[in-house]
Amino acid sequence: MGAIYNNCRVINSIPINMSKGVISKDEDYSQWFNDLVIKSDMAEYSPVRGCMIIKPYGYSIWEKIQAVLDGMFKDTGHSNAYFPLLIPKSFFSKEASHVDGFAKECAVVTHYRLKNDGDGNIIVDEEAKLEEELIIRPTSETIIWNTYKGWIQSYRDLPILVNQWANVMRWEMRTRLFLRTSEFLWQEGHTAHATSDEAIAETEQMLNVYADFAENWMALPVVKGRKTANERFAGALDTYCIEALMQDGKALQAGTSHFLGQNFAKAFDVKFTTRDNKQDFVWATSWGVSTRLIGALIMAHSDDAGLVLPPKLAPIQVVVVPIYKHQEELDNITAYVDGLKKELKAKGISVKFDNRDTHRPGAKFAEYELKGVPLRVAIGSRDMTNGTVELARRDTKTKETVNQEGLAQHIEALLEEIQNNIYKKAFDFRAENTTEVDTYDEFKRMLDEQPGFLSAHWDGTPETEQKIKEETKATIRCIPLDNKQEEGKCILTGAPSKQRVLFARAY
RNA sequence: CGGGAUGUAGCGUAGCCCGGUAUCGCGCCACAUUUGGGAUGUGGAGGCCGCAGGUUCGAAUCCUGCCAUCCCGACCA
Repeated sequence: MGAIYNNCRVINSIPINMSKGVISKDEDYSQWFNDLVIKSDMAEYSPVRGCMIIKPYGYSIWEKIQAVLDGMFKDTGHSNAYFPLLIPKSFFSKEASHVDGFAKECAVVTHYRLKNDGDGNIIVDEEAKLEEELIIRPTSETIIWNTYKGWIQSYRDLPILVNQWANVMRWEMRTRLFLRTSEFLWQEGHTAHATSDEAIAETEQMLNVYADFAENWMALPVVKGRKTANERFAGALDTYCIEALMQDGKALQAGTSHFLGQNFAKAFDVKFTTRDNKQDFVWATSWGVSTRLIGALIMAHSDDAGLVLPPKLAPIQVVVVPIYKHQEELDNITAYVDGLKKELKAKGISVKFDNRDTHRPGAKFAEYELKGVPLRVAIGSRDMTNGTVELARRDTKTKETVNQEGLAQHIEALLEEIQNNIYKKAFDFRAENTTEVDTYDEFKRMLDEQPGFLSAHWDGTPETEQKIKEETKATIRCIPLDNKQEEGKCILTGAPSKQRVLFARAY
């Protein structure tokens, strides 16, 4: 008995928790994140500083994100268009705060030709200098508003509801895979409206779209809020955002929606004739999310064994691994799996049958765990005899043996359960790591001991916010939209405050 | 752009002080045995030792310059 018990223990305690080549997230969270991105085949470094190569597996997640969001944008009346990558330098000087925000991180095109210098070196042809330098877009407000000027004369031309899927470039000092790369992929919506109210409603609508997407597709709970003046987008009157909490207790801004007022309309002289025949400047919004969402997805859910992807965004939802010794066994299994695949596909579930004979089952198990495939089905001869399969969940790392009969329905239900479970786990984590604090000492202590969201009173001044940032590296992530009003005292200055705001150290 | 560090095979490394054409592991290729949690054995391939100079009979090793990358700050979706 003892020997058997022992044996069982050994089998049960085999640590399937760590993946080869991935450091534990408790040991070094940043390194864990980098390891995961590389080992799971999502992306790799490129020869260009700060720019990454998004590999097919990573890109397929982006494609899913794009497809869902694009549908949501269309459902709210938007259309896609495309504007140039290069923006004349002069456009940037038209909106003062906008240029201040981006000037320090722009890549500039100065020439349009290379030549051979005679020694076999390719050099810039100084004779091919551009009259006016071109900026590689860090965002497209300027070129779009320059264009809108030509599209808008009357209130009848409004609203304009346009989105663009594009790449942009911001020459960041320090970069990180998916979270902050020099070039990144995103979507930017740019809308034009006849009234302030309508523009604000649009800004809020798109914030809700983002929050809906984050929570229901990415399984990522987010706080909807507004940025303080310090953190506001360059050129915006009001910036709304969704903020998420990562597993290391740092906050990540997952999306923003800006009410731009008439700033860009004034900068680019975009006027229209109102219903009562008066001239007015157009009201604007812009909103965007980027490939950073993939970084959020990884950091919010994954573990030491690899990625944990929410089923709704997983490129492969179910992987089937055959276990066999002889060709007849594989043929037998394949015949069954072909039927299962058809059933699952009919339900809109993506399946991969990994029948490579170049890798052994254990290697495949590890690979798909690393890649975050939500469900794994393993089938061997034993199962074929018993009419069963082994079903393994990625989120809980549990396995069960189930009947082949009704398997497709079971899988469908399980995927939904996994989606919900991942969300709940993230939600509970955020709840445990969101704390109300009332003194500055407690504030600082929490940042060191249990980092997360800190809900605290603030006197509303940029100076206080700045000082707290300098002393603690924590910033005001947002003023939550559903904030309850209560009397309190600013944690730093003791000045009266009417509501709490959300602080955290952030990415 | 300030502070620190590092560049050796696809990846991770040893060698560097004390000069003599490079170590080990993973991965890769072939064959065999294997296949219910990352297989084993045998054999094999792979290197402008970041780049350019210098010292020396001889440089991965010493000297000079350059380039690149990473980490910590300031900046940031």
